[in-house]
Amino acid sequence: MESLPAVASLAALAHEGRLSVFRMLVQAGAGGLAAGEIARRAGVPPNSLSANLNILSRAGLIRPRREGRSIIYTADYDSMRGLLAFLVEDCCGGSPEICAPLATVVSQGCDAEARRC
Amino acid sequence: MESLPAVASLAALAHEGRLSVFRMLVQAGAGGLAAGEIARRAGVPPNSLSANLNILSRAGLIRPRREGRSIIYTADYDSMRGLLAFLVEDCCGGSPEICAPLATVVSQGCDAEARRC
DNA sequence: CATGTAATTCCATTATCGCGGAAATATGGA
DNA sequence: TCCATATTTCCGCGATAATGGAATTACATG
Repeated sequence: MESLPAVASLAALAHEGRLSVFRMLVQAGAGGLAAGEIARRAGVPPNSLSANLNILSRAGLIRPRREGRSIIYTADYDSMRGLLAFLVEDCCGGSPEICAPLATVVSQGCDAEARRC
Repeated sequence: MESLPAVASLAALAHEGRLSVFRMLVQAGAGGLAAGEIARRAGVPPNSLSANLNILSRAGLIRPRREGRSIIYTADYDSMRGLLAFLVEDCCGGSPEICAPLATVVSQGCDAEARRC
């Protein structure tokens, strides 16, 4: 039993293969990627990938949609935001100085890569 | 073997008891908490807690220091920042719109609780 | 040095996870 | 309907994680 949804999300991401799949989908954006394409890029057998996609799905981090005979997976950005919010939720209580750096982390994560947000 | 440090951090946090200990330490700030005090608050036997503190330490999320006969654990904010930065690293590539909400998440995480940062 | 407290390490048991072969389900096209 | 493609489900094996009792190390005090 998983009482905290955050724990399920963290557990889903605490796996090298799943983490790289999730990052792949985050980069892919709203268009998403078909399971087969993910398997090809990741170089893993389709059944193992399927199990891991299922774990990410049940954690709410990604969403499947059928399109023809493919199943397209997309990152669920709301869920990702929720997880990040949960992680920073308590930081200000003990040490307010962490919040400012966290804000810069978010902007640096975008600016440093010369991306437009 | 754990090639990505982020995976070790995520695995360390993907456990209800460890996650609550980490959040406790994040709230506690630079002063930290003694292992015994953590065990008391969490209501877990000291040996189980010790194992979990060790996992969090090896992931770099917390740091121990001896003080008299107690061992005081503190959250490692740099490591936490690193993990969050890693998680948001790719988000702008596929969907730039996620970055703005992330910034608000960080500020909401502070403002909503009427905290001062 | 003896004692009590704080915390860890050792160890065995049980539970869960990760993996991949083989079979099954779903879809689209000839 | 028959076939090929896409993906999932089923199943078993080996590895890893979680747990807590008991013993051990570290420190402070008298």
